[in-house]
Amino acid sequence: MSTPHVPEGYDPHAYEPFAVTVDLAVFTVRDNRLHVLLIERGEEPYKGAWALPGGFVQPRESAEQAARRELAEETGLDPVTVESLHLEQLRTYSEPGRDPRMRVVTVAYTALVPDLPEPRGGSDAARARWVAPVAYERLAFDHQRILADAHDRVGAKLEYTCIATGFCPPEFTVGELRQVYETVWGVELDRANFRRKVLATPGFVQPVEGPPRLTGGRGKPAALYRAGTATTLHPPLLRPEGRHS
Amino acid sequence: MSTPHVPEGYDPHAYEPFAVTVDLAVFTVRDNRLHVLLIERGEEPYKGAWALPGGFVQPRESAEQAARRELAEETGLDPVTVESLHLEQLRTYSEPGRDPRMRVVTVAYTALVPDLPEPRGGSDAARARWVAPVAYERLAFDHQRILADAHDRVGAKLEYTCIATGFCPPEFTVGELRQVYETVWGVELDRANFRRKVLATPGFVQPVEGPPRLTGGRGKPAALYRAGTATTLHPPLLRPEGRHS
DNA sequence: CAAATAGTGTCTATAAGACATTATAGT
DNA sequence: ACTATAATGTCTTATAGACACTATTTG
Repeated sequence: MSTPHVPEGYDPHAYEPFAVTVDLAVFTVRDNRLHVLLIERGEEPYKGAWALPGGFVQPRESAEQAARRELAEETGLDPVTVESLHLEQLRTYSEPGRDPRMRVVTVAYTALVPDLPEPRGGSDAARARWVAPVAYERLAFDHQRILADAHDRVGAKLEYTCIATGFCPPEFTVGELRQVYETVWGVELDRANFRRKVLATPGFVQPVEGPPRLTGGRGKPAALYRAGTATTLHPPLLRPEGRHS
Repeated sequence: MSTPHVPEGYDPHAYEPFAVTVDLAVFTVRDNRLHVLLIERGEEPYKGAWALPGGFVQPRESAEQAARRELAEETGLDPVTVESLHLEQLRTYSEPGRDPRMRVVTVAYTALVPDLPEPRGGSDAARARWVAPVAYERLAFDHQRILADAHDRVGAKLEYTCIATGFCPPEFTVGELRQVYETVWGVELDRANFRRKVLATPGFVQPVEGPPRLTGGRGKPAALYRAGTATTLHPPLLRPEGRHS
């Protein structure tokens, strides 16, 4: 239960307090590589090290509200966009000693964002940057672990949900959607089979109405689609390595 | 980050403190129905109401350690068994006001247990009982929601992991394993196809060595199996309703 | 005997993997 | 012309659904 074992005469202020924070693993796809938003710490501990954006949960807000607030502050995205973003609770990290100063329990969230508004450093964040995974090195606290867990979760969720469209702009091509999968999974997918699968899944994507606009760099221009209304994939779109039977 | 925005001269005790608790949704299968372990609250608020077992995270333990400790206390299972149990972090519930007394953030865990040792009420838990889901009514706090989320999660995890064996005793029949799926999902599965799928998935189950012992109530005795070493199912074992394409 | 469950086998439907072919753009 | 990508189509393979059939127990 939520509040069992409350000793008689329990005084909330008498206990060693827990601080509750949120941390965010904000992913985007850039140049066919997965990037994550990191900020440079301006204070000890880990001063000068890179860390996931985040902050304290305020007394009157939920952890998710705190995560959206911090996301807006750190990225400079407008609040309306942040409200509609796909924000998923990853898990909570509570090991004693994960913060050297005091007991801090953090609720980690994962967010997927499409384009790349270069982050404007938040009020107190010294610097904010999109960093490619190869540079995931020596993050502050246990953020290395959180980031690895977040990456795993995103990869797994691509298999049985429609979150991949969260990486794409409002209108996108099947090729762009395929590159999301290829980038996150680190594999190459068959263009034809991927296309068949996506279009055969009702509600995954829907063609942009009106004359089928085409766009593209080199090669034949591709038709544009929008994210559909479905949230899960049935049957799932499994990673190639997944099938080993 | 975990501790950003620390005001100058921050004093941990000066803030309104957060309490951090764990709550457990402990499931078992009994009489072909899913049951969950509930305890009756002995104190206000919600005195006399049923609630999920749980308790405070102590200053020097992680949330998972707290969950295992509480699980051992509430169920009377021996510590060795509790250590090896499948314990999965469900999610964290942090809405302000979910506890009327103070700000309580709870980390919810899901556990699957095989047999049914009638719970001996813990030291402070007034009463503990296995309750069938039809009786999931009016739980204390937001435990109704936590329980619903836990049920959903278990059902989803049956599709692509091997956790179903967590509901079974050390040695079990394919029929017992199938009944786990049928009970959690609330559907009937084809016996033959289920058997084929389970045995074709490497590492899901392994036959008990030695002479193929058989057991069973009425009907032909069934061969015994143990849980295998695999943790995930590739390809997954999807719910019948899942396929609607 | 009937009823119930275990276990095997078979046919079919569906979905995915492999891969060929055509179309349309840029260089 | 050459290359890159889009889009379509086809063949094969793998897996799941449906279901018949036998085997072995209890009542």
